[in-house]
Amino acid sequence: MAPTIKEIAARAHVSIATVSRVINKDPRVTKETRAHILNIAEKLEYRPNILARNFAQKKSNLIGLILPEISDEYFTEVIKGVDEIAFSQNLYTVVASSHKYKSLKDEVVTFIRNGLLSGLILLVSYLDDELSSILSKSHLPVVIINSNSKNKKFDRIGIDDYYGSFSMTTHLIKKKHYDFLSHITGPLDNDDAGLRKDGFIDACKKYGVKYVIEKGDFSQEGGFNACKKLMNLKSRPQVIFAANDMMAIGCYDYLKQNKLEIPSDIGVVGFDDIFVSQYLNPPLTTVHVNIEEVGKRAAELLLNKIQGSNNIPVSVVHIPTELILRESC
Amino acid sequence: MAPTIKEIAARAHVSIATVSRVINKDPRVTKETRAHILNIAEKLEYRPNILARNFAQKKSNLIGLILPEISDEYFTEVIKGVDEIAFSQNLYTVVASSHKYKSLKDEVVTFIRNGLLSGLILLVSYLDDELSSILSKSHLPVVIINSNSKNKKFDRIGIDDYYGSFSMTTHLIKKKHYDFLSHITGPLDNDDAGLRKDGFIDACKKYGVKYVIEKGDFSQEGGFNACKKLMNLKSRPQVIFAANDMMAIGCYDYLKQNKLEIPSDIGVVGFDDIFVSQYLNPPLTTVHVNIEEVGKRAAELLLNKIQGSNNIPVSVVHIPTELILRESC
DNA sequence: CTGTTAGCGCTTTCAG
DNA sequence: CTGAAAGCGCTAACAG
Repeated sequence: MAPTIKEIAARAHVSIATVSRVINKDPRVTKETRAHILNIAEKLEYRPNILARNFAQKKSNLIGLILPEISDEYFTEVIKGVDEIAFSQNLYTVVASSHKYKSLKDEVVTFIRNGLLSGLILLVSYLDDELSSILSKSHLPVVIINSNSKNKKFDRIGIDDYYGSFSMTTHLIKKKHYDFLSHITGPLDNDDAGLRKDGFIDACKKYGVKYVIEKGDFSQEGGFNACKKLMNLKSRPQVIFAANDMMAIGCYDYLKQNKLEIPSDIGVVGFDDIFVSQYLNPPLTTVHVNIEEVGKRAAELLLNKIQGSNNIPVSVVHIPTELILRESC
Repeated sequence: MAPTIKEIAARAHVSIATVSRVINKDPRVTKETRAHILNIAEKLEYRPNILARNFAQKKSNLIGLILPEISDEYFTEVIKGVDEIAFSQNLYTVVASSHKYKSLKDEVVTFIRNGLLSGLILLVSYLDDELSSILSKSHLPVVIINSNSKNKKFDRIGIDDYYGSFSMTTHLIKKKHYDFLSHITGPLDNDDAGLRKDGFIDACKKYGVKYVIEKGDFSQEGGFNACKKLMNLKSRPQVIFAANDMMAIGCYDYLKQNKLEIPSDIGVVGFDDIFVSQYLNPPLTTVHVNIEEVGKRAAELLLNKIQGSNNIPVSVVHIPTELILRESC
């Protein structure tokens, strides 16, 4: 049997309270008794029972990370970032991705109600009122990864989608001298997609160039289909700005199938800078997002909330983006 | 305050034991009392306190998934597979990747000793005796993801590296008629790397073709450097079989820099079939491995151990591989 | 079928 | 500075 504080206490001829204090680095113990107890604990290879501790303290050493279905790469980077920060503070990360048989909302509710977690990081494409109210009612520290600035109730970490998209579009117009652009959007209810679209449109309007918008869904297939529609227009745009790289890849697929050359026949650019983008033929010009940083900052924010007093003001972090110029436009 | 079984019991005029039985679907309760209790529980929005339950039962609803540093894509796929199966059984997945300040061994020990987890899935490139004995001493259900068949003590799930490599090499020799091949290995202490190397060598020997081995490390840079050495040989091999796709990408980088054409100047093939491989120029011929399946099977094996009696014989699952023929050789 | 009771291992007042 | 004791919410014998 694994030793308990009771056993340590018996062998050290002290009370369990004192042992507990030593284990928890409570200063109100003399050096001598501390050393003595530590010595015995060491000998017995004592390790606190986390389950008991969590129960007694009514809090766990676990934080939850809930991810909706999302592109694989994004997924990994966020997990890595969160885990790195959490682990360094002796917290463990419980991941859950959305599953067919359970909605995101149910999953969140389950996690909140069962009291397993001490904090929650939630990656959502869109935060509706119901979810928002569920979250505020639970008094669990929560950090949202979402780029919509309307959301003011929670600590939030977002991507600078608007600016990234605006810069890319400006680059296309001012540096590449395109004057008829197109944009393939992400899903309409996705906040990142919305901001990217807005940035594109605003830049086009600012410089008075012609543009066309095609609806996509962030998937490779969606990009393929949108590209097809765009190429079948009576007057074709000169360049396609896909709202993410996966859709840009879909465009590459369609264009290759139809023997259209990038960038001579048409330019293609993306957003995200996923790993594959640099290896495409031609390498994809895109907007880089440091996703691991998103995860790290989210975890940091959460730890502040968990450890700090609970009247810290809501904070918002924006992860900057960066234009990556390659050869696809 | 969240309601407890005590409160439910009081309102229902029954004992807490009866409430507990109802919550745990113990059949020894009459329909009527069951309905009555359920009704009250519902009204109070009762949710069992998992922390208390875990503590009382001395087991948690958590399984651990420990991953060493590894290529991102591999990482994600395994997590997805494990989580999908675990979640369907109401178990949560705690992920931990190796960290600078903590060795894999320390991490495993921490997890085992603190009693947080009910089971552990361990992805290791090489299982040494020390780790092995730590694992057997803990009576925690463990499943290892590792391809070395010498390991007979644990449930294990491995990749059919040897066969995949042997097939690929055979294809290179018999179908593509190369008669001077080269292989860039992974790290020497990695079991998958070892098996891939063995498969390569055995096939070369079987057909009596000339070959050369260069040491790599599974990284893109390692592939680049190994490729360079190979290309500087007085007599150059006709094809490079990199032990994974990342190194094949490193080869692509080197060859492109040196204006060498694939496959006309030299063929390149890989192993893993990561996402990017199909988009390389030219698309990479490689050996496909279904990593998500690895994760799923690992989770299934673990759940069997956790739920089943503990005298289930050790089982070993091999995930098959598949040749993916594209245009790089 | 239902109730009583004794903990699980640890934290945390409250005394001393 | 240290000890005694209560109790976190639930499970699991054991009685009845």
